[in-house]
Order: sequence, then C-alpha cells, then structure tokens
Amino acid sequence: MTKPTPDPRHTLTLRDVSEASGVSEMTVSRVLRNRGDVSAPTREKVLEAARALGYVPNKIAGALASQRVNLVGVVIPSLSNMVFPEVMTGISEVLDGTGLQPVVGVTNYLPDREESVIYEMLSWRPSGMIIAGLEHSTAARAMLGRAGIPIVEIMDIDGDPINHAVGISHRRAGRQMAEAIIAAGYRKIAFLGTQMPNDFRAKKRLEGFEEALAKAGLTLVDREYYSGGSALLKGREMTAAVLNRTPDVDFLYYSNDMIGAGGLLYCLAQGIDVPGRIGLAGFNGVELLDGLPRKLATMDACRLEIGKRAAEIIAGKASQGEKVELFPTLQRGDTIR
Amino acid sequence: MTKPTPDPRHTLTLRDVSEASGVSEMTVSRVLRNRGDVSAPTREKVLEAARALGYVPNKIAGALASQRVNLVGVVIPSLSNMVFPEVMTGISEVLDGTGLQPVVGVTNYLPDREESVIYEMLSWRPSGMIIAGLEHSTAARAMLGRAGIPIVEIMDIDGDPINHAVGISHRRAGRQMAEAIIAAGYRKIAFLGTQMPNDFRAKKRLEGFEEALAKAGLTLVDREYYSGGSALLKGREMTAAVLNRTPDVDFLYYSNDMIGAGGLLYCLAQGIDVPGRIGLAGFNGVELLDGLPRKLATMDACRLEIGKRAAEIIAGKASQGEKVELFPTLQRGDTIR
DNA sequence: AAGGTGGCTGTTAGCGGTAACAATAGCAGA
DNA sequence: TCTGCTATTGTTACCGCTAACAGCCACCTT
Repeated sequence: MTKPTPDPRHTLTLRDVSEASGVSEMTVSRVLRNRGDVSAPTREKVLEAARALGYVPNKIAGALASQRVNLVGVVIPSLSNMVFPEVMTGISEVLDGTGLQPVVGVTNYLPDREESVIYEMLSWRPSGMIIAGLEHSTAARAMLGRAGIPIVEIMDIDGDPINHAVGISHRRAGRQMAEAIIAAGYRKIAFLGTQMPNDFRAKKRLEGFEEALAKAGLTLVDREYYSGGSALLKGREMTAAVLNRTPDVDFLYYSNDMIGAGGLLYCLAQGIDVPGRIGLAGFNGVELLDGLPRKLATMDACRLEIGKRAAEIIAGKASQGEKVELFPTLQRGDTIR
Repeated sequence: MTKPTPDPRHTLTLRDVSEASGVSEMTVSRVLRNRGDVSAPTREKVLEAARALGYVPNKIAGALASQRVNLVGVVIPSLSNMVFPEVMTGISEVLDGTGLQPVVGVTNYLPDREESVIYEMLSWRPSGMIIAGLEHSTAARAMLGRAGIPIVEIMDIDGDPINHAVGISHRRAGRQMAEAIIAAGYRKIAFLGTQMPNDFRAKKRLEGFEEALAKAGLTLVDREYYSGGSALLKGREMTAAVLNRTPDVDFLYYSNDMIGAGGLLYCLAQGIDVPGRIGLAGFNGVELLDGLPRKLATMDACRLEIGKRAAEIIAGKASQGEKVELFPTLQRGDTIR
C-alpha cells in the first residue's frame, strides 16, 4: 500500500484523477458531477482515486465551460442589526435543496459601495441576485437590468422594481402604526430614529406615519435622530433627551426595535407608567424583544418569509408576478394602552 | 449619434468592446485592468466603449486565465449572535484596500455543513481562507492543508492550527473569570450556557472555569443548558430555573452576554441585590450591554482585532507566526462586587 | 447476417479571459 | 541613413473543465 504522494507544488486537476484512475478526463468529470451514464466499477475507481488524491474540482473552469454558476448574490446593507440574518436564513432554507449557493455582500448603507459590490458580484456571473431595497444608483440599476438574470429586490415594495420585488409597504406600515396609536388615544407623539440619509425604508415608514398623523390633524411633537453606536444605549439616551425636552409627550415611536428596547428599559427604570403615561412602539419584530421585561409594541417585517419568497423566485420555484407584497402584523405588546 | 444597440440576448465579452473601440481584445483587457502601458487616447476610447456598452468583465474567465482569484473565504458558524459581524468588520476594513474580497459561508455549528461549505469555497480557488475555530472534520483539515493557500483559523488558539491561528485562549478566559469571581468572595457558583455539542469555544471556557474552581476547592453548584430561541428570553428562563432549584446560589456565570443580559434583567425585575446577593458575568463584550440598566461583567473576545489580524495574514501584510494570541480584558461592570 | 439499439467512454472544440512574447512604429544617436 | 531602443499594440497558446458529438462494443431483432 503506497502512500499517496501528492506533489505539493502542483494543484490537482481532472487530468491527475484521470491518470490515477485510468479513464478519460471526461469520464472523471461525469462521475464527479453525477451526470451521464458511467458504469458502476468505473465510477468506483474514479471516486476512489479522487478521494485518495484529495481532488477538489475547479469551479472556475467548470463554470466557464458550462456557462453555469450556482451562485446567488445577496446584497444587504448590514449584518449587525438582527434583521438581515433572518432574511438570510429564509434564503438559505430555500436554496439549500437547489444546488444554488448564496454569496453575501454588505454595503453599510453606502450607495457607492452598493454599486461596487453589485459590479463585483455580477462579474462572477451569478444565477440571480437578491438586493435589499428599491433605491440604487442609475449605474447599478442599469447593470442589473442588463445582467440577464433574475433580480429580486427585497424588503420594500414602495417603488418600481427592476425585475421582481418581495417585501412589505413601509409607508403603509408606518401609517398603520400611527392609526393604532391614535386610536389608542395618544396625541403628543414623538419620533426617534436613525439619521437616515440612505435608510430609505425607515424614511418611508416615517412618511407613512406622519401622513396618518396629518390625516388626524396631528403632527409630531418632537423628533430625535442618532447614528452609530450601541442602538440599545442610543435608545436610552434619545429617550431621555426627548422626555427632557418635551415633558408632555405621550408616545414614542422608534424606527427600530433595538432603540425602542433601550427606550423601554429607560422608561421602566424611571418608573414611568408604560403604557399609561407614555406608550412606545418600534419596528421589526426582532426576537430580542421576547426577553424584555415588558413586550414592546412592534410590527414584524416578515423577514423570514421575504427571504424564502425571494429565493423561490431565483430558484424558479415560483412564477411570481413582479411584486410580491407581504403584510406585516401589528403586535401591540404591552406598550400601547 | 447612433444609439448603442446591445443585443439583449448576448452577454458582452471583451470582443464586443474590442470591436466597438477598434483595438485588440488584449488592449481592452489592459485598459480595464489598468495594467501595462496603453496610450491615453486608446485608453479613453476603450473606456468609453466599455461604459457605453455597459460591459461587465467576466471574472470567471479572468481568474481561469490568470490563475488568480481575489476572493477570501470566511467560514463562520452563525450570523445572528452579534459576535461574527464584528469580526467581519475587522476583516473588511483590512481587506478593503487590497483588492481582496471576503465571501462569507455560514455553518450553523454543524460539522458536516462546515465541511461542505469549505469544499464549495475551495472549489472557487480563493486566495485565502479564514475559518472560525480549530476543530474541523479530518476531511476538512486535509482539504485546507492541501489547498496551497493561507488558512487562518480564528477566535481560538487552544489547539493545533492547520496554518495560522488568531484568537484568544478560551480556557484561560474561563479561568480568569473564575479567579475574579472567587477573589470577589463568591462561592456558590452556577453555570448557564448553550447546549454545546459543537460550540467548542464555549466548552473550553467552561473547562477553564471549572479548572480554576477546582483549584480553589470549589465545584459548580448548578448548571443549566439551552439551545435555540431568543437568547435574552432563555437567559431569563434559565436564571429563574436555577434560582428556583438552587436558592442559595451566589453567582451566575453565563456562556454569553445575551443570556447574561436576560439573566440580569430578570434579577433586577425580581429585586435581587446584584452584585450583593448574586453576582453575574457573561462573555463577549457585545455592545448591546452598554444599553442595559446595569453593566454586566464580561470579557471582550477581541473580535475586531481578530478579524483585522486574520485579514492581514491573508493579505500578506503581516508575517505573523503560527499562532497570534490576543488577550481579552476582564470588564467587571456592575455585577461583580 | 445485416442492421439497429443502448450503454459506456473518448475526442474535439471551445468558454472568455490573460501571460508571454512578437511586432510595429517613432524617434534619438552615431 | 542605419541601428537601437522604447512605447504601444497585437498574436498565440493556454487556464481546467464541459457540451456535443463520435466511436465502440455487446446484444437483440427480424
């Protein structure tokens, strides 16, 4: 029994496996891809040789030859806010069976970076792209439109998709929340959220929110923005600032659950009567909230479902229309009276 | 002025740009990669043609021809626990200037999945790989060892790296925490953590922790495990369970900050004197803790730094030795007396 | 016995780029 | 004017794999 002595300088190719097993490269290729007919004994020989050598196929060459790439580009703004990981889960779940593989790119909410991430991804000729949001640079839209692959824009449907869109209407979500708040009798409502030059979805929620307020003859009594840092801490700080500046405020609407949770903890620590004296609401429905002393009112963003639907479109499992709208449910929690 | 009429069926190649600009494919290639000498007017012509057509280079072909791939595989167990996003930040920061691009793969703590993610990644012939942990299947280790590219195993250094390792000693971290707890006078210490068939780092921390307890003649008075679900909520539940089962416990050591935070909120809600009656500590130093009513004792895992160092090794910016050990600092917070 | 037929394996010709080298032109110096 | 050199551009030969098709052989069929 000779020890397999792989030349350490030379990376293995089909030819090595072919020589080791005494068949043609083509046959090796067929065995390794499970395609076409190969007799059982040949298959065995090849597989053993490949295993013994430790051969790892070169997908670059394979992709070039077959004009097929089993990659799906996923472009998202951030990994650290607990919302996209869940989308990824949905995507992976669906893609898992299909031989397709997600490849993640992060843009940090920077349009330039988004453009270059998209460019980079497209240059690998993926089978499809999933991209957060409907707002992209002209160049990015053009590239995507010309790529000749399915493009699914996710999270948001308030706008014109390049190809397909799967998401919720953030404008409507904002409106709905405002209506619920007003119906509960709150009147002095403040907004606390991200400084959002490029968080278009947060912006749309706020637009919808203010729209509904206006319809009821109300306007925001205060607003406070932040950027960067620990969202939970920022939530505390902003809440303190607002309560200090506008003592008679009776509702705090947060642009996301994390700062909302910070605000909730702050109010509880201050002994403020929630939701009697002040009501609170966030957005996203992150599972973090389940562990809070009191459950923050929120609206889930259908993240898992969005991921799944998007992946299904890419995988061709669904002949969806252009827009797939999902409907978030309002979870009143314990912070709206 | 004729409108550029890109055949919508046909994806563009260098040849299209070459024909549109009247130079050879090679020259176009040179312009687009900024390599070799090309006269200014030619460069202009080519760039304009490429832009007008909306040409996106095919990296697959480029990579095959040049035997160079600007990708770095990053294999991590999870995206949703707030620890890896920060590692990714460190990696991106360093890689950004180098032309290298990270590609993330997620294993969900499943060894089989890790193996297949590694296989898949290697088949794209990346320039390097960064992988969480030192424990991998034999096959995975073999593949990585033979790949002929720099392999950096991160987070942990208690073991034998394939190539390079950048991380902290979790055993030592556990020991240190135990020593601090004992020194503070706590004696009835319980552990609460993940059901960790494959979270080797949590396991090592616990080992180190118990080792130090043993040296002081102590053993854990209770332990509680969980898996899945909202970590914050699980922290509450587990804490309740332990306090109920072992009323005289005086310290709760959590395997991560998230469940620790849940425990802290629970204790505070119960009006328990922290850190007088009961002390608490977690692990990781996630920024989430900054927003809590009281600061949980923890140990930062040097995540950003680990990401940076690993990327530097891959980028060849550092001729680091085999192991790079970083030293976490104990943050006592407000939950150790 | 000639002519299928199906199962298996091999051959050929690229896929779309790039490395390496060849070719050409323009120009200075001898 | 001729040589030598530099700056620029083109040509050729792959990179490692797969689609498409060709070939071969055993086994039927009629």
